[in-house]
Amino acid sequence: MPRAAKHQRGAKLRSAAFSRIRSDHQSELAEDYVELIADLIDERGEARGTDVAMRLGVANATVVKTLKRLQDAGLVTQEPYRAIFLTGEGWKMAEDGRRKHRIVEGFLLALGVSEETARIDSEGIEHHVSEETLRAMARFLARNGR
Amino acid sequence: MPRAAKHQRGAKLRSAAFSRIRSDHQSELAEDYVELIADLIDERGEARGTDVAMRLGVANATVVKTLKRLQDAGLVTQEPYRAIFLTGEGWKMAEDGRRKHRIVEGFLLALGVSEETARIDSEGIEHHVSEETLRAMARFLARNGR
DNA sequence: CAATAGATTTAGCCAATGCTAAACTTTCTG
DNA sequence: CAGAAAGTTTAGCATTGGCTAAATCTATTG
Ligand SMILES: [Mn+2]
Ligand SMILES: [Mn+2]
Ligand SMILES: [Mn+2]
Ligand SMILES: [Mn+2]
Repeated sequence: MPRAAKHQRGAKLRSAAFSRIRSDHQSELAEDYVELIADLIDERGEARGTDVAMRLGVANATVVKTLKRLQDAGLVTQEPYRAIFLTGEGWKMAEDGRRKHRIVEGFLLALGVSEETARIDSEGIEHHVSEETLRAMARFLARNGR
Repeated sequence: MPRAAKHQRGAKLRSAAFSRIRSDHQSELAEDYVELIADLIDERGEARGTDVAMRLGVANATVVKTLKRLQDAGLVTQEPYRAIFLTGEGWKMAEDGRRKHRIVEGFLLALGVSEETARIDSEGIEHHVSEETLRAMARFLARNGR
């Protein structure tokens, strides 16, 4: 039996976690964009590309390019030099992002970390928690949250 | 006062979380590679590119290219057609990754999620937890762990 | 010890996500 | 309402991290 085949089976199982990470990373940016656009619309009535760029801390040109992809993906609509709107699917993704974000951030606070850490860490963690873990966090939160 | 300047200050603060994510993502792949290489060396005496590729679930050629970057970054050493070695810095990063991974995975288990979910979710979460959150998880683990 | 099977690297492609500088459009103002 | 200021997009570049197919090296074995 060839050397490389020897451990193929065990490896196949283990690689599932890394596949998940790669897939999470693909949706991650889209989720943060739509959630941020939803926040801007709610807070200020409209979302401009510049505001998105400022809140994300990236260049304007980067946002323009990313929004084009999100438009192709059916998440946002926009016309040149105008504000950005979310499609139905975009709002759905934004709401789901907010839900996860709220649970993760509240959970971290209930666990005893500072507000700033909860805010920062939850921005990354939210994209890598399964529904099962979210349920466990919500359960903990119901018992120990404020 | 120009429109875009109006909210610049608030945005600056908020963008810190997204900067952290972008920086986390840059180190993420390197961390998983060195941790995996360390595991292979410990389990099997040596780490071959092929084994790394199989465990990650990516093509061989991808691993070759990434290892070149890790070599430039001073994390691994290798010669063509030979096994991969970690530098001192590589081992340090691997050990630190293992430490975080252990805490996060143990924590998820203590929180009540299944072994498979803990294994999969921790692979992504480990890269986005601050030291403060790790301490909080370790504290919880000390009280509620198995 | 030569042929071949297996392992590894190279070459060349692609998409995503970042940047700066230049061009263009919109908005404000005298 | 013309010119300037502000806002936005385009153009062009770089890096990362994927892939497949072809080339090359190593190891086995008859
Ligand atoms: Mn979010
Ligand atoms: Mn986020
Ligand atoms: Mn790890
Ligand atoms: Mn990982």
